[in-house]
Amino acid sequence: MARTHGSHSDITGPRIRDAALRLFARHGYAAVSMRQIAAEVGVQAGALYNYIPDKQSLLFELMQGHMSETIAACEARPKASGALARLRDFMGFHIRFHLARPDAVFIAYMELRNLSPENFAVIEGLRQRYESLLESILTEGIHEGTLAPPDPKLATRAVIAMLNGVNTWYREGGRLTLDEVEAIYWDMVRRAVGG
Amino acid sequence: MARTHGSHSDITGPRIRDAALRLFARHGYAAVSMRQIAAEVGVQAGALYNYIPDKQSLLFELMQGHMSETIAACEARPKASGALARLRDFMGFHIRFHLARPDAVFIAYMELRNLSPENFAVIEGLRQRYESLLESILTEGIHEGTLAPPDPKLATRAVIAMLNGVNTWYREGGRLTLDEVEAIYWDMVRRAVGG
DNA sequence: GTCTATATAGTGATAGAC
DNA sequence: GTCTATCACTATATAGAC
Repeated sequence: MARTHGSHSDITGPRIRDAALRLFARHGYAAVSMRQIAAEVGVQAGALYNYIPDKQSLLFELMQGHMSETIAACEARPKASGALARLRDFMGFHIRFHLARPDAVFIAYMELRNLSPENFAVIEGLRQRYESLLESILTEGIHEGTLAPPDPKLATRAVIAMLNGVNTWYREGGRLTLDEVEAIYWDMVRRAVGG
Repeated sequence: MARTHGSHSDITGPRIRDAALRLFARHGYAAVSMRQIAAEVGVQAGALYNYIPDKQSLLFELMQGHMSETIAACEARPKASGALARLRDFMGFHIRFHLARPDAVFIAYMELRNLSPENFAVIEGLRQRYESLLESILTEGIHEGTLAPPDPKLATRAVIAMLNGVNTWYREGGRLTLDEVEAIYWDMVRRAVGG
């Protein structure tokens, strides 16, 4: 844990980000000090500044990295044929991808107000880009005649809000398996926006 | 704004809570100092402690007050006959009540982790009590045969998550009136959990 | 690349005058 | 009931030794 003077670690950078991710998620960006992050990594606070220019940049890079990975992973999936199947796939992707990264998801939603205005604009743009991936499935479904949401924009927001909720309560070993949760949500979503 | 020595205000207590509510919502509990709150009210920081024992109690009382008011207002409504009508009424109540208090709603969701363990337990209990008001509508609907959610517990969480989302994007004067938003969400919810 | 030490500023909370 | 002044800490960030 603690590190002696002059000892070198080649992976200090990633370890700083990991520690910050965990601590920011648990206590909040404003409540976490650079000293706490340094202590988790096993260095002194001053050493952090060899890897990051300041605390704000650390938060921004965590959020930007998460949003970019989310978009990239979503776009890298094989594309099913038909909007209904693509909607089903999107739901499964969203639930599982987000459940696997609870800290990053939590930060991306909770710490928006702690971003500088310029950084906020970047993250907000990425969030909208991700939402548009779902919205385009819904509009394709309308054209196909397989989906009929009352309003594609609001349905997009409603579905994402529903799915995000899963992260706040789902725990492995609970009443329902993840497959069951997914099936139940798919049932509700299909009925809500189906044709 | 600034107040001269010895000047007395009979409503300093409520003004402290108003200022704290606004500042906590905008910048986050941990990022707001007692001096900032005092400056908003127009007193010095020391004067705050005539009204609150400490900063944590201030946060707790804001959240407890909001949750209690929400539950009381929800229970005070006239009870429509039939689960379908009661579900429709609940949705309208939730959307409008929450849109009218964006700061309190924001704090109630974002600052849970800044509560002491004992305070957290109280707020979490109130949150569950509010959710149970919706869940009992769904289970009543199942017995009536008018509603058929795939799972009442998950449907409760899904509907509340959907509705809470409205607070994050709805702005008066936007593309849709509040009546239209309500109608669209009602359409989706009725299809998702209807019989 | 990490250390120690420090500059500069701010924190929550309290004491005692008025 | 509010003020001023203060205590004891803590904060981010930087400088310079090694």
